[in-house]
Amino acid sequence: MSRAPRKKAARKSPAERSAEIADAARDVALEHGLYAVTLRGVAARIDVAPALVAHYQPDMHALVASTFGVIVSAELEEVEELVEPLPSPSERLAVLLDTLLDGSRDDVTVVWVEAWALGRRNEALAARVRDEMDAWRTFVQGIVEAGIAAGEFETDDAASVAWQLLGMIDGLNAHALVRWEDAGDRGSRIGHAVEGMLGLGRGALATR
Amino acid sequence: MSRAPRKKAARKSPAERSAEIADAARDVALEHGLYAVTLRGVAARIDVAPALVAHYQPDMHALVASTFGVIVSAELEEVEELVEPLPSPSERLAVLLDTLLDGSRDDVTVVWVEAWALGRRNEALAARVRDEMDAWRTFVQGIVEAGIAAGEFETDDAASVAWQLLGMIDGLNAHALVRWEDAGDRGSRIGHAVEGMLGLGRGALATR
DNA sequence: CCTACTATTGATCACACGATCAATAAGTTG
DNA sequence: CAACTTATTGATCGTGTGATCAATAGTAGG
Repeated sequence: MSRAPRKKAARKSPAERSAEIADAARDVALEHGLYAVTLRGVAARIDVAPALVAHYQPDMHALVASTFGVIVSAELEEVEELVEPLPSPSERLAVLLDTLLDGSRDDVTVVWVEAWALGRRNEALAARVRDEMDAWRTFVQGIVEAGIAAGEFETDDAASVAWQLLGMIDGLNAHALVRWEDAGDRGSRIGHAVEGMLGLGRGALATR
Repeated sequence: MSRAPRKKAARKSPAERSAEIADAARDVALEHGLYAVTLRGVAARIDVAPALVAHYQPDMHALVASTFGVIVSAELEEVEELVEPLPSPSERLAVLLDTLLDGSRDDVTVVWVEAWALGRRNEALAARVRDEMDAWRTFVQGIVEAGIAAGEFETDDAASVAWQLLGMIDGLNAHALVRWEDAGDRGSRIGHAVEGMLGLGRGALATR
């Protein structure tokens, strides 16, 4: 398949082409995973010679790393905007959990899982993964600390709780990625777990 | 490095050589990850021609899948033997969590994470991953159900709770794999989370 | 001891990867 | 309109992967 006899790509400004390549890399990663972000894969997507991608991105490891960063930081920004307007820390946390566990972000979950694996052979990516994880941790920690200040939550180590929350979320999503069979109920019972972590009463974290 | 001028491998019986190859694949996976389980990688480890490995394992995807299965099922068996003698479900659960989160099994965690990623391109592996996940779920579910029967735990869906527990464990371990910086405290607060899930009082799951 | 069997090997193929470079052609500038 | 700049390309290299196959060399059986 894919009989596409490319003639010659239109000449574009470096800024334009560079952005086009970054976008193509992001799209490829979301559709086929980070492993598909290759010289030839990205080039084929925008119908351009592989050498052109190499011209703008002399180091593929770096492109994979920045593509990961673009996807994951966009997700964080999106979730932040969704959660921040909410009045109480409890509500922010409940919506955060519901959003991240609703199963609508499997493409991003794949990127996370592949980044953990690929990071072992791509140091630039590994560094980026740590940075993005830390950004997420900071965000969640902020919610937890606000909850403590408001007297809603009870814990003595907000950072540790934030890490635990993120670990649980990522683990449940990664699992759901593989056992697609009955992946409907991920997050159904995590509310009780979080209540236990934060000293809340049973059912205190309901949203619906 | 690795100046090893191999002369000729000693002739062995098919059963012996076959087992040797399986062991080599397992060792390679534990030391360098599932991605390193290649024709040449396994062959080099036992100082044999790549073609010999191909002779015994005509399909590399299958070897990767079975290698994953060997590693993970051995881990399950090991944990089962450690936990089963304990008298109460609460203790079994507490020791299970402590054991799986003590940070001494990062090599196996790498295998899990890489299997989730690789499973997208290796259907045999994906099937094996689902099987092993189900075996783990069955095991944990057994502990939970025993706890319910003994009046120690309180939940109406043991299977779902088992999935959640495993998801949390795998997520925390995967995280610790990447942020090796301060990976000491994984599992420090998961006890409270589990207490919340199972309707236990605070501190009911302490071991030490 | 000789023959049949087969474990083992080197050579080789086809493919995909990242990378490099001289040549070309589309713009831009003087 | 000519000269220059540079975006784009095809060709090619080196490496790593799985796979195949005829040739070789141990081993067992008659």
